Amino acid sequence: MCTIMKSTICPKYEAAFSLLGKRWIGMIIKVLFDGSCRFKDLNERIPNISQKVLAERLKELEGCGLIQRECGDEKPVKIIYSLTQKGRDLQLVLEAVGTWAENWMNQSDQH
Amino acid sequence: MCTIMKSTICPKYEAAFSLLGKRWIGMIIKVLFDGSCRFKDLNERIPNISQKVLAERLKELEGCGLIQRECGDEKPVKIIYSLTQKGRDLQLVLEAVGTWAENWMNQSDQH
DNA sequence: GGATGATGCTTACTTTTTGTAAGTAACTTT
DNA sequence: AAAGTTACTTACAAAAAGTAAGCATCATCC
Repeated sequence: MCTIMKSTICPKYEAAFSLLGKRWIGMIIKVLFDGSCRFKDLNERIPNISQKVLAERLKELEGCGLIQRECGDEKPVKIIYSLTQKGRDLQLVLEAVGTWAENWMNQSDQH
Repeated sequence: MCTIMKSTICPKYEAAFSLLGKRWIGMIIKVLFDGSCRFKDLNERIPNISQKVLAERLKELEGCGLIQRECGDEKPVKIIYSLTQKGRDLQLVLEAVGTWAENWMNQSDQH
């Protein structure tokens, strides 16, 4: 019943979970997967996220190369956030979470 | 370049990310995937987690049906934590994270 | 048989992270 | 010229996490 293995968690796994396991990160990536967009779009599409934390997370994600921030040189500056290849490569993760959520998350679980 | 969609994130996705996106949750599930084990084993295998937060997370995970806590009636009480079906169903998620981590996480990313 | 150790936590207190609300700077629309 | 939009930042409060010690229940050691 109790399978004993003395090994500690793999460092790459650990690094991945430390990043992906941060509050809001999953949702930000999911929204960007559905289409590149602007700060205010992210802010609207992710319920309850604060602008402060959204700004922080976007910087973190940009810093570790998951998303990119581009501002065209139009008159009212328009900043677009989009996934990089590293971010797009999370597709299988997002799909797997989606499937699991469909199967196991019902309204009674929300707290 | 900017694909506009006005929809907000799906509630089930949101609920899933709120849970799975909590600090340490991914790692706890990963360790339990490698084998059911005891409190102190989890504590040893997950670097830097505090006993306080580990205890909290285990209660949360039990509360939402991802893991189960069993104590046999042997003399020195031995408590074993293991995944439920709901928890085991996260296999694809864990595998996808593992693959992504292998491809994209190198030592320089750890901070 | 009292001392020491293991296990599975809890408690009190500090530090870090989040949240809230308001503010700001640049530019547009009315 | 006033009011609005976008993309943030800032100051302050609340919540979560970290730290270290404590505790109850057994078990073993001298």
